[in-house]
Amino acid sequence: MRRAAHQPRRTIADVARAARVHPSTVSRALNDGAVLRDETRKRVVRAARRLDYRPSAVARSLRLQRTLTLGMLVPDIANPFFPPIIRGAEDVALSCGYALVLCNTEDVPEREATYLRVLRQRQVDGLLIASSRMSDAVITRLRRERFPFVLVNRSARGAELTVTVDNRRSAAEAVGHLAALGHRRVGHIAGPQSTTTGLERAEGARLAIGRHGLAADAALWIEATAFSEEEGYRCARVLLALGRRPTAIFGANDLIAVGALRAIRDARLRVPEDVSVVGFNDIRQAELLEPPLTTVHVPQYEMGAAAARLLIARLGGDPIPESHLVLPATLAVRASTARASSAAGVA
Amino acid sequence: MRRAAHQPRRTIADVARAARVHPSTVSRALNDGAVLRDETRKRVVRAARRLDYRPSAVARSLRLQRTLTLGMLVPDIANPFFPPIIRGAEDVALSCGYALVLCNTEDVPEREATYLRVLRQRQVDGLLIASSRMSDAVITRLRRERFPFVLVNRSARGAELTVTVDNRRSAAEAVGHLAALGHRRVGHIAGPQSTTTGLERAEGARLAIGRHGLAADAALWIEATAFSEEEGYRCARVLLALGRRPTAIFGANDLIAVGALRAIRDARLRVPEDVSVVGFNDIRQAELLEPPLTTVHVPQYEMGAAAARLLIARLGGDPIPESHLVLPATLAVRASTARASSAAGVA
DNA sequence: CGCCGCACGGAAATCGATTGCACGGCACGC
DNA sequence: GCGTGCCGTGCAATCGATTTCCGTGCGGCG
Repeated sequence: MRRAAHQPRRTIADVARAARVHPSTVSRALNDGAVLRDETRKRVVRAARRLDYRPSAVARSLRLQRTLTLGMLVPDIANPFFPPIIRGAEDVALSCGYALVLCNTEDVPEREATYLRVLRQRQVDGLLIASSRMSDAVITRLRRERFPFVLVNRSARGAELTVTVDNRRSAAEAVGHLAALGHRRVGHIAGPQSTTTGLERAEGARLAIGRHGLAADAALWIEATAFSEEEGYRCARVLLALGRRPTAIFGANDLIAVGALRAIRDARLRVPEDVSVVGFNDIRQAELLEPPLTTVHVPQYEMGAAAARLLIARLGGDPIPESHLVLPATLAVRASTARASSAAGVA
Repeated sequence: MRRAAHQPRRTIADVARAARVHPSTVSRALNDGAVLRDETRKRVVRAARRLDYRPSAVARSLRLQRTLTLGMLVPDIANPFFPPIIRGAEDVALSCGYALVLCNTEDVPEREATYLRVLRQRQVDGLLIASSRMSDAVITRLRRERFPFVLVNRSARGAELTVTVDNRRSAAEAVGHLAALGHRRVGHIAGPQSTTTGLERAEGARLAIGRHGLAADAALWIEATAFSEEEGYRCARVLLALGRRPTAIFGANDLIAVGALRAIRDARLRVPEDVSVVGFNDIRQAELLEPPLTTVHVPQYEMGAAAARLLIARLGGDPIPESHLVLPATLAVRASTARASSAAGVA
């Protein structure tokens, strides 16, 4: 069946005909710096422009065995943490001549698998993986098949190339900040412990709790099933309902912290007077919340950009050694944290 | 130069060899329902599975002259209005076997042009355009070349396929809501009048102002240079600095409204007691603001999904007639609007 | 018993670009 | 004056799949 041609696409043969040369000459004139009479090249270039010739990326991909396309797996584009990361990756990709195919995995294994299949079938040259839950098995398989990929904001046993922040350290710093403000009972709404970020931040928090001699009450630790506002809200309500409620809450990410903020407000308590709140990631909205959220600033854009750069370098062929980039993250202290009032902390 | 093969990709020839048939037979067995002995098909399928054969989408695209890929142009993925639209489009695309290439144009003409070139070079089958500023000239050109595309949340003279909401009507409804609450001086922070959404919403607002006999003071109308929070903040400050300031502000979108919210707070005024605020779009965060924002609810996910469906139908070959889908948008009344206090309105 | 048609599957063209190889011509050196 | 080498370009193979066109063999029907 003949498909309706929306546009009478020009092929290299058309240009060749117009310039009265062989197709191969057209290719050479337009691509490499092969030896070519200047006049010939000029003629070809003119013909190409006149015909509005755009070489077919598909045909070229087939021949060159590379598509100049990167795949990017993200759990959820609607989570404000990711757009800046994506933008960073996109900008770098574009400037290097790569296109980016974005995929929302929703952290659902089947969707991940589907997308992985689709992307590899489409022969993307490499993968940026920000999907936090993707199992180590999948990662290991990619590794085994020597498929180029970079992990963003997560790590995994099998990964050679990662771009992250020091979650442990920053989480400890966040809790340390609360301790310095005099808080003794600090609640932690941990992220899913199936994710490296959730895990590491919880470890950091625990570490700091020990180091500063804070209350080690197990009831102060609760694991969210997702990095979402809803979960933050739910978990915060549990913490607030405790006989001796925490005077501060450290959420594993900003969305969780925002949920906590709402829960606190709904409990007719004030932030930060009654309960201080700290988040993680510093999404754009964090600063604009009421009150502005104290949180760990993560250089999101730079993270995406760095990951893309790393991946593209890897694709360049230079055998990159293991490379685990750890970007600096620093605590941004805002108005959602304050000195612990002695009145708080009792039921 | 031979590139390092990350994976020993299986080709149709490998499968053919393994199944002891001709490559064409493999293709038939795996694709169409051509007449094939059941036993042969079984043998091929088994061989394919055993070899983990995945047909090259690149080769197939070349032959079929279609890539099963859609391009999507969005001004800014970090604007929370767009992610749900993208998700809608992505879900539909995926379920129809299409991939989606996402591009942030930043509403910058050069970037749009660049992406347009890249996308067409890559032979995407069609385009979803949510980039609000793209000039009519570009649109017309696409139309002339019969390149399939659908406009999302915007219109243009040359466009056959669009998915929008009735901006005029909804804007009028928003202002009508304020009038019903007794507001006489309603300020409008209009979006860029170079965009159809900005234009239509301003028209709707003006219409309602006339219809309800509200103050037609030109000073109450101000045009933002972008649909951003910063611009909303800046413009709101101008409005609040007026001798007789408005008792209500209608922002052309939620980000502008959020900026206004901040400006009002910074001016030591209260929302909604001193100034009511209405937005447009109902981004997810609108409901969670303090106070929750009254705004026009736009079915974002459905908008993206509908656009993708429309585009894919168009690609299906059925000659779709002009089709301008207008999705229903309704005012979501929340706590950022209240009756006008008689005290307000004077300097 | 012979012919027709159909089911099956192989051969080869095709999609559009890249690239190693070869060839014609010209310049230069011996 | 002829061989050598290089420059510029054409030729043809190639990438991996799809699809049209045939050839073969078998069965049914007249």
